[in-house]
Amino acid sequence: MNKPSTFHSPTFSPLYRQIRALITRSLESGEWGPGDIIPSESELAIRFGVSQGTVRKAIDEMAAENLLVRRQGKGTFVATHNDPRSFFRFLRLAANEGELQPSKSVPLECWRAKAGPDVARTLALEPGAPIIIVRRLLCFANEPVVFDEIYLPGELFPDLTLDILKSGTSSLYSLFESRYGVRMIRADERLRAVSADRVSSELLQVAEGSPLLLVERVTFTYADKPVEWRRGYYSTQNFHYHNELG
Amino acid sequence: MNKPSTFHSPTFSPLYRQIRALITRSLESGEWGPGDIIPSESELAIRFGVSQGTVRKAIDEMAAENLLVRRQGKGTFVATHNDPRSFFRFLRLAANEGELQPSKSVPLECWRAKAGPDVARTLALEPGAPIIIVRRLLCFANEPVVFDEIYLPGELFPDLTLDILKSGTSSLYSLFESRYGVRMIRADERLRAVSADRVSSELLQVAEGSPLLLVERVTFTYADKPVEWRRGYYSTQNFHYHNELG
DNA sequence: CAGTGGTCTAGACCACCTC
DNA sequence: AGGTGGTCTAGACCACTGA
Repeated sequence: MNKPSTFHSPTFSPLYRQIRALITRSLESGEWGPGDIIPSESELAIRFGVSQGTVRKAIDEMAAENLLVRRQGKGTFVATHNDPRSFFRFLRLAANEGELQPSKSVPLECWRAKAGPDVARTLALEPGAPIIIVRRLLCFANEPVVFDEIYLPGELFPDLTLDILKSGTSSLYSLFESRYGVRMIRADERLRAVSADRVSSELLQVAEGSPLLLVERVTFTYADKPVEWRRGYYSTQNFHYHNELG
Repeated sequence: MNKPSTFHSPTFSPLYRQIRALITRSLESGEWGPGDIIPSESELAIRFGVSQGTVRKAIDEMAAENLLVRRQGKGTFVATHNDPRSFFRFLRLAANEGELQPSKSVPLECWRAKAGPDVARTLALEPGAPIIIVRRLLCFANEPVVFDEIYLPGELFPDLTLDILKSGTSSLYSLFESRYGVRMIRADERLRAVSADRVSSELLQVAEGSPLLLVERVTFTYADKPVEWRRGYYSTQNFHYHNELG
């Protein structure tokens, strides 16, 4: 383990960040999969030849970014989208009145296409590369609330079909993670207000031209690689997008 | 300083949280004002009778929540809205293309009224309590982008007038902080898409009925006390609301 | 009971800023 | 040179979990 030297170095990074990079590498390589327990802090300290406190600080950072989950008395685990507690990590939706009812994801279409310039740029693909387009509806209490159009790199999801989407019991990201080993780490969203076109208005059962919240999302996996582009049309009569500013 | 006992206690909190509470109290009481430097970690450790590491952990948490700002080699400072770096902490606005131009806040109206039931509930006031209503426009590159209607508890801003708002050189929160000692700590936002009414459409120079992003914000000061209710109408033709999901 | 993460301490040294 | 925050260590003990 390289200890920081007394000389100034433009690539200087503290020891705990080097440890963090090593742990991240083991996550990327699949040595520890989603939901798995990782070795204890003291084991990692021995393995990396540093003190437990240094390992601890690395894990602290990764837990703060939702890459790992600590559970006192049990151990440290790789974060997973299978955990129902993380369902709303990427869905900032709330009901105007009362609690949010359980949701149902209704896949509508799933087909393969070639990337146009926009999709190619957003997903860092060559123009013309194979992509998958998915359309689905999110319902709460049997009321349609979100219409999603999702663009995925074809290579990462080789056999994805509508039937597979329909058979998925939980969230999309949970399916992507367990079936294709693609883990969504963070996302960037851009929100705008738009008028409902014909398709959206019919699916969401609102008048054509009525205002919808458009949420454009780019989702990244490890190493900031974009792996999903999504346009969500939110009907915000009875629901809203909730955001906390710290 | 109460050290945690070996007995189980429902009110148990670790030492560094007690230290954090003490530091917070000094912030609330005004012992250290916005922008001030606070005593060094070792000084605080002596003052509170704990080790430097414990003070450090307390400050770590508060820095993560933007209550304090650390600057290596200089010291630890009380966060302030005067700092231009924190201008976008509560304004998640970005241009669709290119960088965001410098903004201009244009106060339009400012009058006093009595709290209706909605405002009273949101700001935790008695119905009929004195409030202040402010309307203002936010422009970027001389283009109107956001129309805000702001409700404030009258008691906290005794002499606030339109002229004072107009004379404010920087952000509203900066004015509130330096003139009235009211520091905005965190906020809750609810976003919806709505149709532009006559007033909004004229001010934002869009067609009546065109879609606008409605951002409802409740802002809190220390001890989770609500001190601002704001409805912002965002024109999202050339701009968008940007959010990062971790 | 043993093993895990969580807290607290004391001390050393590094990186950065100011005088 | 002297102060600040930032990193790293080693060791002790506490709180929680599960066998």
